[in-house]
Amino acid sequence: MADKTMNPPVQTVTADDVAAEAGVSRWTVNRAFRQNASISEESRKRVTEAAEKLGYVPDLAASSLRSNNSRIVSLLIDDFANPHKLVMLERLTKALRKAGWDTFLVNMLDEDDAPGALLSASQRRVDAAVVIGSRFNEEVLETALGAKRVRKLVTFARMSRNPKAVSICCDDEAAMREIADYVLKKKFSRPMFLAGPQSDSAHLLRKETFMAEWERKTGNRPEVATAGVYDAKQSFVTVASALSNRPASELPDVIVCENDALAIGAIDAIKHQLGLSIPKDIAVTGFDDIPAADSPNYQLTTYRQPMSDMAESLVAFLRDETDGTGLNRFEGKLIVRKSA
Amino acid sequence: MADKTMNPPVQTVTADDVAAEAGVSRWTVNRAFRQNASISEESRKRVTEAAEKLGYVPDLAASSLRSNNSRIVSLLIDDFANPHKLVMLERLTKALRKAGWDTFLVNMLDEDDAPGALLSASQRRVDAAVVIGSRFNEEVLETALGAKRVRKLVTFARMSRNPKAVSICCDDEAAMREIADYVLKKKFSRPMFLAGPQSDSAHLLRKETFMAEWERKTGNRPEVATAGVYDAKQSFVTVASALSNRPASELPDVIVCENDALAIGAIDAIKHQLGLSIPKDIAVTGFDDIPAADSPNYQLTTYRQPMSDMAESLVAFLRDETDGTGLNRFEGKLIVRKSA
DNA sequence: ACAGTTCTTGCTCCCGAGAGCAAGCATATT
DNA sequence: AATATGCTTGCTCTCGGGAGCAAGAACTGT
Repeated sequence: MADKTMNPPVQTVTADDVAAEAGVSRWTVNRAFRQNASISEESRKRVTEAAEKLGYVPDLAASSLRSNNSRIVSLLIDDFANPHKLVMLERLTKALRKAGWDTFLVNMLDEDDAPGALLSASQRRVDAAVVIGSRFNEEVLETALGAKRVRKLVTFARMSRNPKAVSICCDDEAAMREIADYVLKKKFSRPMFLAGPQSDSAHLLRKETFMAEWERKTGNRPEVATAGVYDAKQSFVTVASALSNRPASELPDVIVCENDALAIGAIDAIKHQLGLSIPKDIAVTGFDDIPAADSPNYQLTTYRQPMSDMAESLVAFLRDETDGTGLNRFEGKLIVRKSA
Repeated sequence: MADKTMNPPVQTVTADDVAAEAGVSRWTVNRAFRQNASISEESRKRVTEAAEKLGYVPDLAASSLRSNNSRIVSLLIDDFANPHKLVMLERLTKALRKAGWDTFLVNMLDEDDAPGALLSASQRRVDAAVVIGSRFNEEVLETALGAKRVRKLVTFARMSRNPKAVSICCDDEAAMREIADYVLKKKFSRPMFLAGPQSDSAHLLRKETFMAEWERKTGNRPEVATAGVYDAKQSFVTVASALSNRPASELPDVIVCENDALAIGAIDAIKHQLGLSIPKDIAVTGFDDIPAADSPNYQLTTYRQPMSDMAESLVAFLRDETDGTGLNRFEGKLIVRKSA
């Protein structure tokens, strides 16, 4: 029995072994495992069989060293409180794996170590760094680009104004206008916008769009409340303290939330803290369509982004099938449930 | 402006450049970036400054090629519906990064491609494959071990009977007994156990423990319901169909769930489908203490595993500071809320 | 049958670091 | 002063596969 305290011996089957077994040269073996390599069907078959027999697989670390191409993507996340992240991780890892990329998950929650996390990405020569965060500011993006070995920088499900980054996201402005129109159509008249952390200018987009659209159509500027984190608990506190002790006549009749995590906390606060009912007293809308949005407890009217299409676009961008322009105009879908 | 459709030029600063700048040999430069390397303080300082000036960082792909040690861990997940996974990912990536490991996130949801996913891990020579799944069966584990380049196999937050795998988890039996005792102490007498997928024998542990403990103390064997997936929606359906149209006298007075994801669905079903109240008509317990368990909507009595300690143990195991025995006896904590 | 073309195959050199040895040098010992 | 000891430093060879070239094999057309 191997002693677990030592690094167990690792497979030493190398292309040379397979070459000997198959009676060809090492380079033919390598070629058999490469797409578009110049090799005859017969050789490939011989090599494949020998490889199978010996249990050989090419070493990707060695490959990426010479070919300068790691087939690794780093996903940078700074927010683990939002269940929507799990959905994105699932879609992205699936699409990437299918296309032959492996995925690093990089935790950027610890703000102090953001440079360290980026550094490690850079040391691995990842083909792309994909930011799936909420609080990332343009400064962090600059740092990421400063890591010279990161070839492509992508912000996923989020718009960046950085000209060097490619944004893959839905058209937030169109989406928010659709929500505003829906709320108007349902005859709500006293909306409150519940925003997330305001640290990043790019993230003000949803808020500003809603505010502008509402003002354009009604002449009034909605009230705004701000939660410091994209987190249901934080949102609960924010909404509870904003609306407690307020006469019913001054309460909003709908709360438009920047995303579902905030909306869920808002619903909890309205129901359990204020003792009001949804949507009769106060309606709520979200953004993302997380799994809990469909729960009978929440029945959240929200906006669903075309996650799988977006993941496919990332793959296309990695494959250089697109230069990345126009990937920030995906069209999502308003999901109407009972909350508004 | 670089054309984004081409792989942008990548940093070419190598140890040789730094060596020239600092006036030392390449090997001294490499040593400056290695722990425990034989190098004088002065040399290290000179090298560090030169490296900073040129923007040099060591290439980990090259390093792992020769040193046979990747500093990469693969996390294998086959269940993205459970928010608890997000918590684990956060803890694990944080602890691993701090200790110098990067983390692959491998999506094993697609059962057909499990071998493919494992293969990729093997091609990267990961230092360990960490299984954080629910439906992984012993067969998958064997395949993982068959990938000869995977050095260590760990099942995290879950017990495996495979002698070659190391399990880092809390003492499920003790935990389940504690829950059983609590339920008994609260004078519940007609429990139902809500189990997840039964495909994996190792996962029957929680159920069997509860059943055995209850039978030992009361002489009765509780009713069991089974959800095919660890998913609130699935659980909702299971509970709704199991308890609808049942006379009140035959309803359970408490549902003990294998985890929180199931418990949340059970609560939704009890409240919204059966129109009963919690805990008065039916109480509910969970396992994991996911964020939503603390929501005012659920107020779930559950069991919290010492996630951070467990993550630290994984690091210790990777560092060969422990051989992995005894890491399957972590002690968690019963979190009492209003649901039971 | 022969020159020209295309496809396969093998080869040399290379990617960027690390293991391990030997030489260089400073300090400690007698 | 002479030898022993230990720390630094540089060097050769190596990890496992890839780029790109050149030689050989196979096929084409006349």
